[in-house]
Amino acid sequence: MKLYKRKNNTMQYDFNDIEAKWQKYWAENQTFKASNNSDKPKYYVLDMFPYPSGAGLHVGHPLGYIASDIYARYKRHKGFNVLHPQGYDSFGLPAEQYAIQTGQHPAITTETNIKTYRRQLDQIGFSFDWSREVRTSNPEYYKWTQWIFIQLFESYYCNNDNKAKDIKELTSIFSSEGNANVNVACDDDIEAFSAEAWNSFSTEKQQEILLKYRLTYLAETEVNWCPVLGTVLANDEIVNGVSERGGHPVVRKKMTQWSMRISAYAERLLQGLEDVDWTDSLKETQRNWIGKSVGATVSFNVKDHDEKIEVFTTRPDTIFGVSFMTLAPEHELVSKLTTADQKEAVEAYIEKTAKRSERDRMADVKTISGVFTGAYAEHPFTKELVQIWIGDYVLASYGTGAVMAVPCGDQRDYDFAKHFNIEIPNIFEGVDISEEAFTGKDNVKIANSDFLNGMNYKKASKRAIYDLEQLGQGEGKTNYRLRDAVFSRQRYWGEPFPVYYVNGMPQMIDAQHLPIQLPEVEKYLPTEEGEPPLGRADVWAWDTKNNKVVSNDAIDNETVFSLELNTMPGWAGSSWYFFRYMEEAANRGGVFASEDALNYWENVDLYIGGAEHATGHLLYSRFWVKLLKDRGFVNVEEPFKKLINQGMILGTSAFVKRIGFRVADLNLEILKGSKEDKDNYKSLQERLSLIKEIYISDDLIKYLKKGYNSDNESYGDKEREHNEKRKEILDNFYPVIEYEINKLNLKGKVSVDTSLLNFYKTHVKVQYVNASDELDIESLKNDAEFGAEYRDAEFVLEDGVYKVGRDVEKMSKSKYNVVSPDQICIDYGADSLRLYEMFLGPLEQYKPWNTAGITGVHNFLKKLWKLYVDDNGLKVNDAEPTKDNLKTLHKTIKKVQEDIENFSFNTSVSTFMIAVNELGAQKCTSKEILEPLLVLVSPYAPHIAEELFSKLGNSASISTADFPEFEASHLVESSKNYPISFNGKMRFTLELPMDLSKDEIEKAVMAHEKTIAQLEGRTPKKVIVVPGKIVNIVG
RNA sequence: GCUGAAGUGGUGGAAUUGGUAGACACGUUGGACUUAAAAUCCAAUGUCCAUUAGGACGUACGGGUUCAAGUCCCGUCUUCAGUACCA
Repeated sequence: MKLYKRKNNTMQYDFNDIEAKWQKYWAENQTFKASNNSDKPKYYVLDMFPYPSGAGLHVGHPLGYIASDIYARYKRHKGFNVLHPQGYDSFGLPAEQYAIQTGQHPAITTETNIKTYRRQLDQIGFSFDWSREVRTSNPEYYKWTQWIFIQLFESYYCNNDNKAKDIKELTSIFSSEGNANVNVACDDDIEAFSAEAWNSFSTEKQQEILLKYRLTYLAETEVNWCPVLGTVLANDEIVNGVSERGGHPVVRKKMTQWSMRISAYAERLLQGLEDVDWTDSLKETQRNWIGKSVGATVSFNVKDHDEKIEVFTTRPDTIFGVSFMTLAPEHELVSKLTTADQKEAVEAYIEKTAKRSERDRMADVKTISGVFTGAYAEHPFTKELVQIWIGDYVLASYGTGAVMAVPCGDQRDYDFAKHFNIEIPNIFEGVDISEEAFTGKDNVKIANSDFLNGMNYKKASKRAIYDLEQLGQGEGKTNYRLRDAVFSRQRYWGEPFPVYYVNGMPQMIDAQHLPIQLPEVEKYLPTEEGEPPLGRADVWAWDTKNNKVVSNDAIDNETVFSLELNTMPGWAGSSWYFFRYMEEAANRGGVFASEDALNYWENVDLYIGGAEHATGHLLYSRFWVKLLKDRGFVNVEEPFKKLINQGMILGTSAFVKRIGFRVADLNLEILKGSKEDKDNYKSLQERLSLIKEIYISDDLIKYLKKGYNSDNESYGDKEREHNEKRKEILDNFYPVIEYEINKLNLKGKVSVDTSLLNFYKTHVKVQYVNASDELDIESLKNDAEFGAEYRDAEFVLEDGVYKVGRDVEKMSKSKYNVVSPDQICIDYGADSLRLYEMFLGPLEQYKPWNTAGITGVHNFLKKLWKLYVDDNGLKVNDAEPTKDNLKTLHKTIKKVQEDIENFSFNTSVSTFMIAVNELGAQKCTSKEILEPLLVLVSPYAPHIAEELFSKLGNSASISTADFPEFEASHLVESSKNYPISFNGKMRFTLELPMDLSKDEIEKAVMAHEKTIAQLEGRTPKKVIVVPGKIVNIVG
């Protein structure tokens, strides 16, 4: 029976009620709806939109959203028209995998998941303009993704003007002058044709040629095929040779696929990085990914063959150092050049390397291998013959798949030459190459190189290229590592291509007939013939007469044709969504965003999201924006002006440690026995170690891991204590083991050797562990999912509690360390969650989630509340603020403003705490102070700020209030508490008026009794006085 | 290997241009209030020595510059992230 029931006092800080009230108010009043017409300056704050997964939000997700929300709210207070939208990247693999397992349509699971996300986002109080929500899986949205795809198809890239243009311009050039003089981005295998030839080609032939020029094209390419996922993956979707999602193996496979000619934009993507305000590390990652290298192509004639070997080199200055050539084993000339003598060896080598996966090749860089082909190439200048080798250190996928080996200047060539005893000519003046290659290019002169002798790198390179050009055997060239991006996915849950096929040639469906909607299929798996899931659709053909999707039965290849079976990758919809938000939902029908909207919002001013998108989303978006700009649809060159990567919040996993014991006596005998005996022993041991679960509290484990020998010299009190504790613990569970052994009737045959204890770690759900790492054993045993495993277990406690082991890992369902924001919002409120996530530390940093400190920020909010309200109601009045009140307020204004502008949100929270502590101590009740304080707090803790703001008599939302103006005059001090140092060590402080001159300060300090005591009669050599800062006495 | 970031109490972290290292908070300890608990409030809390006064040490490690270094310079170590035979 409760003796005392707390009075339901409206003067309490009842955060649940307050937060629900204001969330409702914001929604009903559309408080955060952005306008496309405003006199205010615009500001666009964007979060990377989430993929709505089935697991819902965990506390790591909102970190970036809270930061961007604080910034958006701050900008509103500062008089900006703020666009702060949110939406869902709702196409993707997990929903489809779930569909495969359950048969549930991905659209349904996605819808359910979005509902959960929305509820969770709403309860945190974000100031999103939900009226502009987008979902990439919505046909009204992907209509425009398809439309952009068509624009890419209808474009080529002109290298002269450095921009994409309408493909029609190219065809008109072809029909008037052929392709001899065009300087455009295209495939490598282009054949020259004249205008007459072009005009005489069949339509199919023309289309086939044009595919080699279009910015999205269909081509047979070597792709990364993931058999488990049943789809191809882009380079950025592969991490360490396995798929990013799921970690499945990936193999190389030739397939006809849509590709994006992003390589055409390599230089502009690189240059554009100069104009954006991103972190250096992110820019560096993109630069590496683009991988620009400047050099030359050189073509080597082959002895007794018409073939030439093309190589790319960044060091044309070292051309006289070439002593052999190496081709990738996959190089197309290998089979043609190999002599009969070497045929067997070469084929064996190719077979061997083909077996090695890409991953093995990457992992094993040390082993040098290769085979001589028997063929010779001719040096372009000396005409000397050099051997042609093949070796797997040369990659088929980079450059031309062949290198001119300069062993004196390249370590790999050097190692190869040493290994196979190939000559290593030295072409560097005064450099010793007996131990290793000289890979630098600065401060060295070229020698033994005919006309290049005595030149430095820069000069020699230029000259070598010039002479190669004279010979017609080379030219200057810039190479990029950036590959064209594969755009087809063999999946169901993605955007369908607006493409049908006539005589094997892809045709675009006219934009007016979009969207081409995803068809229904009975299963979400590939077909038996290995076609993508869309191959299962019955209604998936294009009727060119009626311009609609019709049944496959109608395909006659006259007017009805088959549609593309692949779908677009996850990054298609996310590459342009930031433009869609610019347009109000009501006006989105006829355009992806109207010209007015695009011109008004321009680009994203602040973008916050995870660093894992550095080479995927952030590169592809930039590419599409440049294309849209070139084709005149948008006016910006870069989508994201400023970008911040928030760090990840990691989970603190909890482990219980189980003891396993080995059977010692049996061990020795059995190990001498037959294989069968050994197997029996093994299974017996496994059984034994499982007969009884014994879990040891974490701090006790150290006693079990080691015992001390009392005969040892170093044996002392510490060791004795350790051993006693050890015995105590062992005694605790030893009888249990004995009992189990008895039960198995093994007594006498086995004994348990405690020196052979093993410990097994098992994750337990973090919700059963409190802040002091103590496990709630009862709840664990009653867990619906895993309780049974622990029901009969023994728990060895210390001081009455079981302590778990802890480890910081990525938050994930499989590690049972996921913490949902829901419970925190219920227990402490959204404002506490928001403040706490910011209080954890700098935004960019990775940090483990630990709720231990949340009471700190929650107490702060309660203190804040009490500053305005006590048991008798509102206590704020019109009292004249004191000097101290004003000082506290204005130093807070200054600091908070600086912090927000520097994205240093953690320090603002401390600043608020200090302000509230000070104002509390000052017993401040002045509205003149307390009202502006609420505006400062409101971006961080908007609900409590709204509630108190309305209590102060305001009828409008606090989000419409102006940010308080900082006035420096309130911070002017009349005196300073000077730290007085002796030889740099602070000994005492001394309060002195601010307006004293240097000399007066020195005089005052030297006269002070503590100074005299410190000096003990010595005369100082020097006295440093920095007015307003410090005094240092030397000597 | 290369590139980038970081290393500060028991913990998260603060320290703006070199100028009182450890703000703010958590935790811990002690106290007040209470029959009791919760809540709240107050005090102490880098380490070591000292009864006190006070002193020594202290920002990964070793040097250096300076009146003064967590901050600048040189070298080393460790951790994390990215990248990897890129010719």
